[in-house]
Amino acid sequence: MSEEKYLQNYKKTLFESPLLTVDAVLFTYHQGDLKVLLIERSNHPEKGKWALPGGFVDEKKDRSLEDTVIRILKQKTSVEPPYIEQLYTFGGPDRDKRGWSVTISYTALIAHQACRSHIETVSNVDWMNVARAEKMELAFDHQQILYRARERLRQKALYSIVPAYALPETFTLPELQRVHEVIIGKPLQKKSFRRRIEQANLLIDTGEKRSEGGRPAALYRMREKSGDYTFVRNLEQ
Amino acid sequence: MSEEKYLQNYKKTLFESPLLTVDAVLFTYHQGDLKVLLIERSNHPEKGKWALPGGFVDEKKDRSLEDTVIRILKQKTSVEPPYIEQLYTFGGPDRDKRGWSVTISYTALIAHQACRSHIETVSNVDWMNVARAEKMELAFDHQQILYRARERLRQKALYSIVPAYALPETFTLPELQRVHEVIIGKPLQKKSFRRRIEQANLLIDTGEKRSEGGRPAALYRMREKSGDYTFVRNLEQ
DNA sequence: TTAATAGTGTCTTTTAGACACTATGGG
DNA sequence: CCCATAGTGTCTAAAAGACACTATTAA
Repeated sequence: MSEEKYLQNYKKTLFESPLLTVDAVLFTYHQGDLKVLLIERSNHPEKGKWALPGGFVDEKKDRSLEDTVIRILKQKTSVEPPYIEQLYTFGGPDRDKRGWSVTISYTALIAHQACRSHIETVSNVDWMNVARAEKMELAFDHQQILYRARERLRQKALYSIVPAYALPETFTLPELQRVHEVIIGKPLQKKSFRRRIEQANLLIDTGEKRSEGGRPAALYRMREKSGDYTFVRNLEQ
Repeated sequence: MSEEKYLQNYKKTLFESPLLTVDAVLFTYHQGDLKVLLIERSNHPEKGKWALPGGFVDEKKDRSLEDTVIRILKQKTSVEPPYIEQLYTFGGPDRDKRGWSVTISYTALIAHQACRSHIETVSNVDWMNVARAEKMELAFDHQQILYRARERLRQKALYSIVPAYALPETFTLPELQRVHEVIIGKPLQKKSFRRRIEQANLLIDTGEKRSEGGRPAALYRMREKSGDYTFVRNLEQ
């Protein structure tokens, strides 16, 4: 049989296949806390429980899995987050009551203000303190997904400046350090933190300053691709 | 409607869903080269091309995606590799001619001798030099998957001793260093390499020695969980 | 001037790089 | 004894930790 003939006769639906979803762990930083976006489920299964934003691949619209997660997050927040990274794919017979299922999970970061107004208008979507969310009973295995995203973000905070994507486009170094400290869970040496960022030339000084009751701090913006940079040495663990 | 009623009425096959597969990039080290396990496809689609070992989730047998990849690799090699790690999930409308598809890919490592005899008996399964495989036209997007696995392994070689799983259970430090050098693609400082492994106490001295034309080298085995250990500082990049 | 926060100088510590040295076995 | 390979000593270099110091603003 030729390949053409094979493909003509091939019917995907003939084979039983796990249920496939895409979920996102969207973090932000606001008022000293790391927060995660949760949705209160209005449909079965797991109706009424809080869950990570997620959904199905739309074979018509989506050209990639990243398209899917971006589409889902835009639905919930009205904006596209500046940082998205695939986290892990979870699969098993029991994680969803509908049967053997697989979810491709993503970690994303966004500035709180970028989607605040939109989220405030919707009742079943909300930012929740990560510490609190981790203790809650979330839908499906979303607690496990959140935990893994949290751990990965903690690692990234030790060897990259990816956490900067949880801040607005311009930010000060003390602000960025605070985000890292919240994620890592312990204070960092100011000098070490600043030295490595300066040496790697990851930020652009906007020339502006912002005052918070003391000496005004310089406002920076990320240089292109700075999220990809990894320091060769971790901060103290 | 109650959740029970919802679940009774739910039919997975009613919704179009991407084709789901699991693929493995199984590396080994043999005679100075990094090798990857490839299969010559005997069925459509992509019949006749070389591909990574892969297959479908078996909803009856598999309790997790890792079960799936282990089952697939056991079919091809007769043994279960000592190191398996999820790599990345690829998805899109064009990567498989049968339609929108998703593959969850894994990286695995095994000693060459552990499955040599079995592989030699099968005609369409073979170890191939990674450098050569990367230049070949593989089935589906397997070239891209291989490339990504190769990159991840290179990174791991800089901050872990994961490459040790490509060697037999006992090995010498010069052997391990050679594996790292092949993966990284450049020579390493003997002293630096040994010092960090000793300091982190990752290996157990078996007391045995092995001679290769000069002073005999001590034989080590990995300590439990040594594959999870990450050095805080990378080797030179 | 003081309080508060931003930012720097500089010494110490840690860990990798470089490379020469010693050690151990086989012919 | 010589060759080959294994393994060590030790100085240098790079980058983080510690912490005190200076700088800049508002009240």
